[in-house]
Amino acid sequence: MKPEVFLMPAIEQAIDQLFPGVSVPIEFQSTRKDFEGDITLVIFPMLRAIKTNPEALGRQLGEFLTQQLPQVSGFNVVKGFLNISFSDAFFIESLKQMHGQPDYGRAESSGRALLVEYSSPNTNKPLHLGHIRNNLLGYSVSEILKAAGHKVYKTQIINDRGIHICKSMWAWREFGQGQTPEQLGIKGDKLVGNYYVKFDQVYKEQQRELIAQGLSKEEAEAQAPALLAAKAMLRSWEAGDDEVVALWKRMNQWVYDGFEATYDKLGVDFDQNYYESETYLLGKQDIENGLNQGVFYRKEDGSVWCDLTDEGLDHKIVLRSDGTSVYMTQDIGTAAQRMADYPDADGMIYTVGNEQDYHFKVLFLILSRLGYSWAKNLYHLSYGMVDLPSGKMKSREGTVVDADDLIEQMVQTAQAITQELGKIDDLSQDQRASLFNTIGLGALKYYILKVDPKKRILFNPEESVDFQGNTGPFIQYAYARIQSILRKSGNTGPVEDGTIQWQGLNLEQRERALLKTLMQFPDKVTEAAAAYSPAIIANYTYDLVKEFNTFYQNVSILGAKEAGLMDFRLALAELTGRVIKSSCTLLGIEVPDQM
RNA sequence: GGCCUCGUAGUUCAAGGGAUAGAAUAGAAGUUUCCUAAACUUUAGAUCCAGGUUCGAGUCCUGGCGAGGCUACCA
Repeated sequence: MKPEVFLMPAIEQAIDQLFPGVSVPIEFQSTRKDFEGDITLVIFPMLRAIKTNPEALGRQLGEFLTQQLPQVSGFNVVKGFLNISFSDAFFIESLKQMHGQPDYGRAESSGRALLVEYSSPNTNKPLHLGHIRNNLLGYSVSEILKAAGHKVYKTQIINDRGIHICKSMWAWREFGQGQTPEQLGIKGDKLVGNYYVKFDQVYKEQQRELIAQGLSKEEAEAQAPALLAAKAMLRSWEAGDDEVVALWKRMNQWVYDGFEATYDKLGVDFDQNYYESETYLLGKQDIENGLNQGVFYRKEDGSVWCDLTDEGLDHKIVLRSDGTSVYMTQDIGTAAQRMADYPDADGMIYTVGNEQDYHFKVLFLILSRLGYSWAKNLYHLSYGMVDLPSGKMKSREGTVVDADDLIEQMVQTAQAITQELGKIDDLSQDQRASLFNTIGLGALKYYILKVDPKKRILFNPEESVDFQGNTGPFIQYAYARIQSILRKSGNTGPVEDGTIQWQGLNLEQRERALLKTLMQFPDKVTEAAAAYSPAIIANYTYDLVKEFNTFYQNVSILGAKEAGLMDFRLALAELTGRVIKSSCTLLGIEVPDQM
């Protein structure tokens, strides 16, 4: 049981006895390391309601709690802080309770369902480092929301139509000599990406020629034959031209196969895919309805706008003068479509980079004005860019870090470092390959998820593979050591409740510290779900592992002499392992039994 | 120009308005008869600047400075 649960009413009771009729804010925080105590009540905020000396009030409350509550073993007051200590019996009882819950840290069902959108790639190029951050965040937040009790549907919208894919299509048809990914032995998304680059090279070359002939930069950009050809292709596609549509389907399928392989490797998945080619016409009815409701207005040229100046924003176009959709139109329609497809869901999380902050602000506002009840439950999970030491990634300049290459590099580094340590010589080839994969990906995922989503990350591919300190492998290693303890104890499964001697033990500081950290886990899950932030789970997990390491290094587990103590410590270690595994699951990180 | 985000040890990250701003790395010094030393223990080092609100500010407000993003009848 959380200490707040029994402290809260007792404090209220004490205040009521000492100062009848007065209600005060009750604020807890965990006790800082250098002070004695397990939880701290902050007295300062109470002084607004009660004019008194904070130290005196602290002492009065401390004495009351020590007398009334068996769980409270003592207290001390430092300035306006009441540090409360708990009894060993309380900690032992807490371990017993946590240990008895197989799903410790997972909340009861909330009855709510949510949609989480992430990834949403374009089909003209392979996934890169930016997508990795997006995918890891979206997947992890989905897992965290599930643990907080919600039902989650993971979706992505695949941007499979438009000028970008036509550029790749045109370039492949011109220069590809009909060669397929199979014939070339490369992934389909790579092949299509290569022809996107090829297009750009040809396009640039043509611009140079036109400029040499005396055209302006703007004219050259608009008139280069490659661009005209790609635009013509887009028109043919929209007209349903059989040949173009067939080529589009064929090349998109290559890309989907490539994406699937990358998603598999990353360990992410989706419950449903949406395709822009099927949704890009949605939203027009909403615009019509909005016009009738007065949410939008029509300009003289026929274009439709939304006036957001009363919200401190500007006017936003939602329909062009020729009646065609813009991005916003599609997003309005797609949101409504998805909520209709999942009637049990009442909200949606969009995992999209922060360069679209403004877009989503506007989108949510418009949806709310259109009267959708779920519009208040929309959240833009906005994340910062991933920068390289060399600067920003630019796909056209070839400075992107390819997702597959990066994963491969991480796994190879994991292999090199692990083999050097030589602890896994008794594993089979397959087991080793799987282990290198687990460690390499664990390093990558943790490195990215431990950072607050909204902050930008400076990603140095060479230095990122660090297996020491605040890293994924550090956490995985701690888990592996715990499994080793359980194996050596002859007890590979959960420690049986019946064998544990729960009474009459004197706990060491390190055991109490570890238990306190373990008790925080359910709160951290709730907190992370409310903030949509895997970083909270990552940093908690790291704290837990550090706490375990000091415990492990300084307290004998298998060699414990006192009656029942070994079983108690085994149960503590086993629970720690379980919580580490649960947290890692929330982050999408696997933990190995041995490494 | 307008709007939005971010500025914390050399570096990468923490800190629900609360105590002496935590870690990790890199640097210096230690610990393997013992459950995995990818560990542990010591040590040194930081809130961009100037005001304000508060009993109390890295956190909130105002103004600078610096970095990035948005500001398309592109998606």
